[in-house]
Formats: sequence, C-alpha cells, structure tokens
Amino acid sequence: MARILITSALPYINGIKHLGNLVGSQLPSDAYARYMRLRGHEVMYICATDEHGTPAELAAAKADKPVDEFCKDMWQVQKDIADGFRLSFDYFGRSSSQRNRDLTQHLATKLGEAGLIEEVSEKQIYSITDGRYLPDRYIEGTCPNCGDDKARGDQCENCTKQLDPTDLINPRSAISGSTDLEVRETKHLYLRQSVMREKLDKWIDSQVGWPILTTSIAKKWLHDGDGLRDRGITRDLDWGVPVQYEGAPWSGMDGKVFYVWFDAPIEYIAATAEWADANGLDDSAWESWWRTDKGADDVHYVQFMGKDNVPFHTLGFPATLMGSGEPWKLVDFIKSYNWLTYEGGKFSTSQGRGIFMNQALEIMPSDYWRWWLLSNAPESSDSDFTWESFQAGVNKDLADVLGNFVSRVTKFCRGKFGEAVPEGGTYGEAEATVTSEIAKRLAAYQSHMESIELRKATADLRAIWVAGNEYLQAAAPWTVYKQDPAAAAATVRFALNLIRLYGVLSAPFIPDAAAKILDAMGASDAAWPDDLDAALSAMPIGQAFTVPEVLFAKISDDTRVELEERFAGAS
RNA sequence: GGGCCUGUAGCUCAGUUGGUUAGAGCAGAGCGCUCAUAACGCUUUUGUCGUAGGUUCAAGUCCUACCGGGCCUACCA
Repeated sequence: MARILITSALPYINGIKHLGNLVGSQLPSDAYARYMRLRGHEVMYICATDEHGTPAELAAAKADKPVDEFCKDMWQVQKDIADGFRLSFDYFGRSSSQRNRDLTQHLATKLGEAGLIEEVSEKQIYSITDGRYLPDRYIEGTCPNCGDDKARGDQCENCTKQLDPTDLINPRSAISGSTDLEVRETKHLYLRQSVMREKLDKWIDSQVGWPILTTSIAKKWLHDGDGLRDRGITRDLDWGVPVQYEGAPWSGMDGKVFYVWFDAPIEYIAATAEWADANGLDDSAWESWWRTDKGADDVHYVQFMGKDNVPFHTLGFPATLMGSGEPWKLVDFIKSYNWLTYEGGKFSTSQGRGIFMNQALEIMPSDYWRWWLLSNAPESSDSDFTWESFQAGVNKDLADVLGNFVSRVTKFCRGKFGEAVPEGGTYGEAEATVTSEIAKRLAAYQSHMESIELRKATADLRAIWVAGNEYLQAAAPWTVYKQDPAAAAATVRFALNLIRLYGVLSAPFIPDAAAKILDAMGASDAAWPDDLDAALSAMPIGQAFTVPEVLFAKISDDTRVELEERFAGAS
C-alpha cells in the first residue's frame, strides 16, 4: 500500500467554472483519486478555492458584497457544484484560511532569512477614482502601435504587441473608465527565482515520464531570454495575506498583501492542515503528508492542472519550498492538460458561450459529463466539445454498451429464473474466453490509470463492457434455454457476476451508476478484482438482485438540437 | 518576432526505443440474433500517414524546409 497525495489546481473564486476548467484538473484528479483508493492505497486528495487577488475584489464589488462575504458564499457555491460532480476531495479548503495565512507568512519569513527575497521599488499606476493600484491589464487605452482603442496595459489584443501601461495613449481604468490616473512609486518583494535556476533545472531534468507539455513549459521559462526571472510576490491590495506581520524580515510593507500565485499553491499544504483541524487531528496528521522529516518521505505526490498553471507549479512553488530550507514534500508528477474548446471555439464567460458547471448539472446527470469529458480529455492536444459528440458518446458507450447490458441480463434472468442468481449448469469455454479477454483489458486499464492516461483508460474500460455483450451473444442463453435451462442459468449467473464486476471497475469514472449497479447486485463490497476468477464468482447462487431502473437514458436528437441552440451564445 | 505542441480512414483518436499486409471507436454497407434502452454480435468499404526533400537495407516513426491548426511569451488567475 502506498501513500498518494493528490492535488487539483485551485478554482478561482470569482465565478462558476466551465467544463474546460473541470476537465483540466478536478475531474481527472478525482478519477485518479478514486482509482487509487479502490486499489487500496492511502489517498489524500486536496482542493480549495483560490480567493485572493484583484478579480475577487472586483467580483465582490459587482455583487455588492464585502469581499470576505462574497468569497464565503462563492466557496459554498463551488463546494455544492463539486459535490454535484461527485468530486471526492478529502478536503476542499479556502486559500483565505488562517492556516494558509500562517503558512504563507512562515514560508516568506524563511525565504527572507535565506536571502531569497529582495525589496524592489517600482512604478505602478494608481487610480485615484477607484482608490486602488491597477494591475497592468486593468488599464485600457489606445495602442501606440496599431491605434486600437481597447489595448490593455500589458498587451494589445489587436496587434499582440507587448506594452507597458505608460505606453498607452489616453489610458483609463478598465474598472471605472476613469482617466484620473497617476504613476506612484511603490515597494514590493521579489522572489529571487533566478538564483535558483540551476537547482530547478536539475530538479526538472531528474523527473522521468512527465508529460511533455509540463516539461516544455518549464524549460521555456528556465531558458528563455536571460533565463528564469525574479518574480514579484506582493501586491498593493487589501484582500490577501498581509505582507507585514510580526517577525517579518522586512519593514514598510504595510497595506500590502502577497500575490495570489505565491499563496495559492501553499494552500495545498494549508488545506491539508485545515483537513486535520476539521477532523480533530493534530499537526502530525497533515505533516505526515507534507514534511519529509515527519513521515512524508514515502508519499507519492501528484498534481493536476491546466497548462496555464504549469509555470507556477514547476518553478514558483518548488522555488518557494526548496528555498525555505525546510524539508517540504515536492511534487513527484505533474499532470497537465490542454484546453477544451466548445463547438470549435473558446468557452467564453462574457459571451455566454459554452457550458458552466452549474448549468451542466441542471441538464444531465454528472456521470454523463464525467464520462464524456474524461473519455475525451485534452491529454495530448486541445479537444473540442460538441453536443453531437456528447450525445453519441453517452448514448453509445453508456446507454447501449453498459446500460443495456445490465438491462438485458437482469431482465432475462428475472423472466426465466427470478430475481436471484440461478443455479445449474457449469462454466466452460465461453466463460474462459471472456475472462481472459477481460484480464487482458484490465491489465491495460490498470496500466493506463497508473500512468494517468485517462482517455486511454476509458477505452479499456469500454472494451471490458463490450466483452460482456460479446460473451452473451456467443452463449445466447435465450436460445439455449429452450433445450437446456441449466446451461442458460450458468450463462446468466456468469453475466450477473460480470455486471457486479463492471460496478467495481467503472466507479472511478461513473461513480453514481457504479453504486447503483453494485446496489442492484446486492454486492457486499467493491473490492478490486486482484483475483479475477474469484471476482467473477463473488455473487453466490441464490443471491437476490434487483433490476435497476434504466441506468442511462438516451439523449434524443430533439434534446440535442435544443441544447445546441440554448448554448450557442449571444454572438 | 521567439518558443512549444499538433496535422494518420468521412469524424474523434491509438500507433511504444524506425522493422513483416498502418489500428480502435463512431458514422456507412451487408449478415445474424431477438434477452435487452429499435439495443447486441459478426463481417466489411475508405488511408499517396499535411507537402517537398534527406538519412537508412528499412520511416507514420529520425533530420531539413515549407504549408495548415493550436498554445505560451512572465502584473488576470
């Protein structure tokens, strides 16, 4: 038994996430966590809301709520949605927790003591009307290069030229539109990542089997131009972890907070501490996952994220942990995902294009989404969501191949033998053939789950379902029954055991349906089939079962068309 | 501009360190079955593996150039 620590990238607090966010971190991490638990490993699966930063403050203002209250409410909203998708976090924390505040300040102190933090004085745009400093991209104006009047302070979207806010002609606040701006001198802390470049580079090189997406992004940042640059880790904001605190190795940083990308990854650790607190455990409980001097040396740590998160997880966060000089557990494997697009284009919050997590749950059961998204996960390149593909995948894989198999077997048995595992007959060649086919596919399934190639794993799982239908067709109990009811009984008995097996194997991807299947089969446990023959005789003769309701209702063409129209967006 | 990824059957994708007739699912066609959510099974059509060169006894797989698609480029997170 291994100890596996799993973290999903933290969803940002400012709104409800769309399916692209879900498939890039929370969903695959959940399937992986569920699988590892099923295999008997000790799993700690952590997620949290990422609550700090300018967008959170603005979203709160728009909702006309104090930012802390807004975050508290949105945390609950996101928690409910996560529950709706059956995301099995051991703890879903908040980056604004006291635990994270303490830990962030602690690590910053250590970094400061290690000489890895530098005070830098820089010029920032301050909006007098808004009463706040503005991040570069919250300043708009006319592009000096192409004349587009919607250029942002960091870059012009129109001509893609990199800009400095002071380059803009007629700059204005993107928040209020105010032109009452001024340049102010302000002091910030920088994390001296540049001095850790060699160390980080070697660390990345020492990793084997990481997705090319992960390493290529890390390498780019390490070697592009002058190499890894130092990074500002503080901001002039009200909402966040205060930079000035008792014991801080710097002064004059009052009224500033740490940058979200500094404190957000730390929340992985802090959320584990929150978990310990919530369960009445002492510090050793969470430290055994995170401190290699306190039991975490045997932990295997896997992170899941969209590709936009990779630089912070391959460089910034490791730099923070390594630089602290303390024995923190570093990540062992970073699984990164490409983007999911919607009907050939981008998901767009502003244009109402695409599907958001809450809407998805209102339309279809979570298993449908889980199955389609994971069997089409953007693991090797971007992938595209279309309603047509969704309909086809759900109908074919879930309703026809799996759902109908359960249906045909249980109904046939009920009709001929009653609702209990029938006795009579013996197993022969057909059972041996399908068992060996499933053994082969199961090995592939397990191998793909281990290497976190979930898309391939779903294909293996599907093939295991298909094997049941092939077996049934070959054995044809409906024909055999006429001459030899006992032989037909043996086939049905075996098929019922296949159903139970499918309930176990399918749980990482479609937990609700899996639970229904196991319940209908009267399964006493969901133990992984380490011994396949034993697993296929787990349902003894005479064990009662029920015919489950239709497991997966099909999506009709009419429904599909209706949904296509509803989600087409404003444009 | 620079960097990275990607281009394989109508569609979505697999193709391990280059090695015999390039695979799967969906869609299409034919047959079978009738237990089942008009479901299932079997058989089957289609590929100049983006283009052009090169290396090699041998390239979808390596190299170069070009074309197409996507992403990143550090103060949104």
